Amino acid sequence: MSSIDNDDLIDDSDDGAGAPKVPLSQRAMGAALGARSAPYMDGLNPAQREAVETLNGPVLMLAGAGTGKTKALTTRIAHLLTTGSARTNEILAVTFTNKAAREMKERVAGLLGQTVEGMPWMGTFHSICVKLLRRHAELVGLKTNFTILDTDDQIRLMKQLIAANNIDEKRWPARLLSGVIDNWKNRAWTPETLPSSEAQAFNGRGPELYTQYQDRLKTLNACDFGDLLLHMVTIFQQHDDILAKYQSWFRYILVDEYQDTNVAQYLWLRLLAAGHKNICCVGDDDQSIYGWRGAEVGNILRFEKDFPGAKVVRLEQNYRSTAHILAAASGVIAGNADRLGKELWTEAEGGEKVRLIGHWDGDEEARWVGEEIEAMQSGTRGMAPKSLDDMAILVRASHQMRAFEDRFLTIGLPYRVIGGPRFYERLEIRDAMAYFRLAVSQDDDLAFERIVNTPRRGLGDKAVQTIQMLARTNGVSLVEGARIAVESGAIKGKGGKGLAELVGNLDRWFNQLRAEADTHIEMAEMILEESGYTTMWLNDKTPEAPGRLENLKELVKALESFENLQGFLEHVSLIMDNDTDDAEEKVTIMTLHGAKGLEFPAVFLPGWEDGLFPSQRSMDESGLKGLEEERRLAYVGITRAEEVCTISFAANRRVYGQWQSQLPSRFVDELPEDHVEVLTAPGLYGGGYGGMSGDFGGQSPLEDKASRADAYNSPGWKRMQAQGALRSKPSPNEAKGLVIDATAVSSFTQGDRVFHTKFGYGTVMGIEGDKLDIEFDKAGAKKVVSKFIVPAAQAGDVPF
DNA sequence: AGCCTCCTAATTTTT
DNA sequence: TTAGGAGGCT
Repeated sequence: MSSIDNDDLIDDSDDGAGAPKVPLSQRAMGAALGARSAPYMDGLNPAQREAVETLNGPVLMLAGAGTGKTKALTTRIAHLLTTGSARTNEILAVTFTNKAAREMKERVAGLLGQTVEGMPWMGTFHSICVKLLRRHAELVGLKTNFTILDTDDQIRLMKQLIAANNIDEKRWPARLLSGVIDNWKNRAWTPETLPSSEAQAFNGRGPELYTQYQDRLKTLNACDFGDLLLHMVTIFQQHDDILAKYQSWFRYILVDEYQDTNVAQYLWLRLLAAGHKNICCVGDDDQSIYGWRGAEVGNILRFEKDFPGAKVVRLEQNYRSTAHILAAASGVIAGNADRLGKELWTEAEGGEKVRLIGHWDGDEEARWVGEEIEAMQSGTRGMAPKSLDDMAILVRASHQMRAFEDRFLTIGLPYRVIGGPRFYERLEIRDAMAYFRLAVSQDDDLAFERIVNTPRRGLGDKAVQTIQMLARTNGVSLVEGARIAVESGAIKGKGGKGLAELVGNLDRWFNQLRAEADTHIEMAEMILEESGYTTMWLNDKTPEAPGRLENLKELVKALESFENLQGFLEHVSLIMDNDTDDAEEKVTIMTLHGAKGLEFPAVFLPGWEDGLFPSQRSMDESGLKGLEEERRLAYVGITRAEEVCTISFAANRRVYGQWQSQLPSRFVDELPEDHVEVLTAPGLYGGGYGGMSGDFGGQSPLEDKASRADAYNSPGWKRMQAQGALRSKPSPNEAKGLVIDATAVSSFTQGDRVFHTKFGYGTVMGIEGDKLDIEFDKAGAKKVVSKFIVPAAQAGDVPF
């Protein structure tokens, strides 16, 4: 059972792609000596080149934000292949996200000028582990066709366990248990190796529940995400022969985002690399923001100790942001101890300072950001007009998005929210998937429980309990239990009829699927139809129903790229993509976490207030470590910006319905003064609001002046005012000559045909000062400053 | 079985 | 404030 032949490793049925017909290495061997001049090396800076060319031995590539780490990583792979150091299927390249893996594949292909079909071991930790685990499943008590549970299934299982153990779910919720167990798995602790220090977890019941949970998974022939890694680590640790085989097979190992690895992933990598130690880890300790999920910054900090003699290459030249933005980011991150230390620099000159602005409350902040975005879009800010696609609002917590959504809805500014529930996490998708899972395997008890009464079949708690009892006493699956219930007439009336129909359907689907697996798309549609699931949503009058039906259609469409249902189900649990690339230009709203790895010309960072960012909870729970992670989050946020970075905070914010006065974030204080421009909001520094307290009436966020005064007396606030006071009264934009001279206003009149570089041709509908209301032929109605408008005739337009 | 009302908790979420 | 879950009522 532990014999693996190499064909096994070359095979890549999971990816639908076999080993390349002609290994790249053979083709390219001759290029080894000439690698220095290989075209794919063009444009690498010395550090990148070093990271690419140091093929053997451990390498730590410390790649700061925007320093071209993907370029270095992919070029390194191209180099490995071209020099004949490894064949495509001998390189293990691990990422965290499918997106990153895809991008890497594409770019390697691009570098080599051909598609790289044969890189079966380039993928996420999880997808690679699934592949491995399917080969060795029996070693951890699973069958090779085990299913992968998602979080929802996990929680439902835990709920059952908690109830079975007579634990008060109110005081000890399933989510908590799930978190505890996840944590243990992240640290590679099995029920057997769980240290005694954890004995008190979950009211002292944690360890036993962990054991029960794992047993339950085994009987279900299932595992959760954490198990994928954990099982492989266990297998590697207990079976030297298997480990040895993979150690020699994977001749080179590359790891992306190494700072985000948890203990299990770290052990997995260390085991695999122990032989040749040809491991190249890429990461940035300053961008470690997933500690709460088990990531250990320590892994990257310790690399040189783990791999003595490791070559450390620092990528510090930044190709993304202006010098001011980099300096601001550096200034903030300097507050962290225990860094490996990097200093980003750029050849780029000029650029705006990071802009800082305070607001009265969250609504005003949203209003201001909206106006600012419109100004940038039309070019009013004195820069070239920007597309909405080039702007992003990055928030600490998703509830902050709402204020912006509300505001943008009001002013009709198109936006796109990234995050939220993923496609495969939606209720209707999970339900449909449960039907598919049952059609493939009737042993899937969790799937059965999920859909047994969806749509309603008159099967309530009591009926389900009967089925469960029958299944347990006969030692069979729930579907079998249901069959017994039907045959014995244990469930009567409407429910009995409904159950009989369901069982009959399941059998029919199962048989038909076996007979004609290739008609899986029609089958899927049929299953949803015959089960009554589609009808259920058709009859549903709630506003979500049409969207859900739409999603179901999407799901069926997604089947097209798979050969059968089985294959689809195997992959889908690992693919949580939902890239919706709509054509319309939109502002992006997302969390800071979600923005890692992305970049935007203009970035807004609102809500920089102590308690919100850095988050109070983070600091309460993890103390200094938590604060440092928040600071790295700030660093990530600032370094997303290419040209303009705007940080803002509000003096008052509604928190859980209660108005609270907020202090500017301590990170505001940490921004280096020389690289920050304080924008004076008219309402705050001009004293506008101060004299109008009465106007707030009952609406006033703060009723008494004393507490408001407190808000203005915080260290951060004082510092703000001090900075503001250093500036002479004219607004910063005026000082820079960016304000448009109103006297220069145009000679346009209503009805004129005009041209705008971004929006194209249009007709002037109205005039307000220096702003023109223009109805653009393509872009619709826009307010644009006349400075950016030329008469259409000059641009060669043919008037109608 | 399904609706309604009360209670409680409330970050971040690559797979 | 609000959303989701649990428990009670019809």
